Amino acid sequence: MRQVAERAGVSLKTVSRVMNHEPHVSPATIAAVDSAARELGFRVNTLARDLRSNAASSTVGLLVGDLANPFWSGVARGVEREIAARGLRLLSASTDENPELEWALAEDMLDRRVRALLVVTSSSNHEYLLPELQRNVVVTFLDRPPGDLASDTILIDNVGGAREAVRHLARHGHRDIALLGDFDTFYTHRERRRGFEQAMAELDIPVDRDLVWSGAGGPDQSADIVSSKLANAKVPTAIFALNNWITAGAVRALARAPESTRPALIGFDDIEFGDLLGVSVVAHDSEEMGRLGAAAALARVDGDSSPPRQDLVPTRLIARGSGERRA
Amino acid sequence: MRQVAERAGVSLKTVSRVMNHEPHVSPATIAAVDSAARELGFRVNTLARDLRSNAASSTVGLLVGDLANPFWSGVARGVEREIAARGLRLLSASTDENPELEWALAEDMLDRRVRALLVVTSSSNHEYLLPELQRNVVVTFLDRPPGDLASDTILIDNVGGAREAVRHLARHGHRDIALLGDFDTFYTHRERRRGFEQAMAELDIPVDRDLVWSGAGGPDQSADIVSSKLANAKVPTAIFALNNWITAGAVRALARAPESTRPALIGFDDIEFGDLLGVSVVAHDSEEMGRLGAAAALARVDGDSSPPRQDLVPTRLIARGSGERRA
DNA sequence: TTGAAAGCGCTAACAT
DNA sequence: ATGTTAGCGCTTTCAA
Repeated sequence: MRQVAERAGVSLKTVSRVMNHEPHVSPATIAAVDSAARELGFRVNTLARDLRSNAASSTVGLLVGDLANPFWSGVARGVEREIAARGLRLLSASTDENPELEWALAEDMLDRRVRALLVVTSSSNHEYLLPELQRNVVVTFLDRPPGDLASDTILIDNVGGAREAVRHLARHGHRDIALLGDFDTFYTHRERRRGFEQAMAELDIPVDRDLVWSGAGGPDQSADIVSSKLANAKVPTAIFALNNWITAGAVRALARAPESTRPALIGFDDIEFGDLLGVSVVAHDSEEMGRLGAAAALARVDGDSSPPRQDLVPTRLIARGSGERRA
Repeated sequence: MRQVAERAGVSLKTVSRVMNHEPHVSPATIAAVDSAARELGFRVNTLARDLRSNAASSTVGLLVGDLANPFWSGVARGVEREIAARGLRLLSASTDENPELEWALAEDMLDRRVRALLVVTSSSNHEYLLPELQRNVVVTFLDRPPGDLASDTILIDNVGGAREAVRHLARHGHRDIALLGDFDTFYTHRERRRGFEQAMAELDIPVDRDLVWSGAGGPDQSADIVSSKLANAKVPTAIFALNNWITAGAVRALARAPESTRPALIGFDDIEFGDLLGVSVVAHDSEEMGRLGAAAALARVDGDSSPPRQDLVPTRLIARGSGERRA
């Protein structure tokens, strides 16, 4: 910039003004500075700019389990969309669902002075964030609440979505509804199960312990469980699968079962080719989660100091056939 | 940092040494500085550090069409993996396949002094990069070559993958093979078509113009084309679909066709639930593309000044049934 | 082993 | 409309 100033015969500050399109610069000066800049191939240094003006970088940090997972990359895209208009860029990293890595990455992002940090946490310990929060560093949690501190959080409407699924099945005559899930390690899983139980209670259907199928950690386990349960005495007329992987396994197992004995199926999370496969699901928009999270965070950056909020991303039931079979 | 120095009763530089784990600092001093830092909740400022030490930030930029697309988010993940070990973070943005937005975002990333810029370009004009390249700014192209300049490029083995698909079909007795694609606007599309034609020539099968089906811009158009063509006189015994969206549409259309007249199908790009749907594909690893791109870029950062290279991400044919039907 | 001075590239605050 | 001065938080260089 110093070189541009010399070449254009003006002061450093004037070049700065031109680069930032500040008012009160004569057109002639602008032209002179611009051409000098072009000749020298000048490029502002955002690092220096951010350091001087804000002592904060013009980036927003995002920590997810795995950026390659379409759900999380959807969230990333939503964040990107929301922050782009303010000239902020997305700095993202994958935690591998590892609490220690998450911690290290969060520290790194804070060192980088991100304007806001959005976290899909895999940890139950966020003490290290307390000093930062005291200094009004903006931290927003996505998909899972921090548990041990109060901070803005954006969650899927897990309970509501699960209730809707069960009520939908009940409307189609089902009472013997199996809950197909993993073990209750994850927050979202527990919530969806809670929604299932609430809906069953509202419908006055006692939850049959034999129809609570656990241990479906992935598509393969899920398929195995469904196949073996269908060979049993107690066969449900409908299955509610707690996430996309589990649903995929169930679909595979059901495809092998004879049409006549095939239970109805509704899955939480949409799955690709769900329309093609005729799978009814409780869907939700991952980009919406990113957008809401970023919007909440930017509001805090702008000085919003209301009490921490919890926003819900709505779900919507998509009927595609598998959930509308009658009992 | 100044405050830490005062509190620990040492100089600024000593604090800096401790923070960077530089040698030649007495254990006592380290302890004093560390505790002072902890008490004050001190956190290094990576912006300032990068500004002073490198005049370059410790980030790598990535520009893709849409981060929400699983293929691109896979690439992002691969880049992330490759750069993480060096303390570099990923700064990413979506271009919406819009050349002007791509340009603006590239400039922005260069302003941010990314250590390397990885680009999936949608543009045919990269003149604006020339001055940067002259200054040894590292720019690497992914998935599509820049066309108008020489720079490292990582491509899928489009030609090889398409040839493998056609040969696989021929081995199963097929000669009437339809090419199902969009119009030849995209590089990858043209290359895959080239591979198809090469293989057909090698097999001494003349390409039948009536079996070159264009205009499949998305799943719906693809499904429509397949449905209408199957109702025609000239029905192929096999279909080669040029990308995942097109394959998805074809799968949907074929599912509606009577089993007996259903052509074999191989698609380029893997699709989710491909195993479930029994769809044979030419697969490739998006993360591998990101890793290779980042590795090439980092080698340049380290001073590699050999001529620009072009690396290929290998493809592999996954047989799942649809591509193994006999003619 | 430690420190003092200078400066990375830019902008805020106050001139003029 | 333009310029001067100071300094963001850190590291480099040189000295002790």
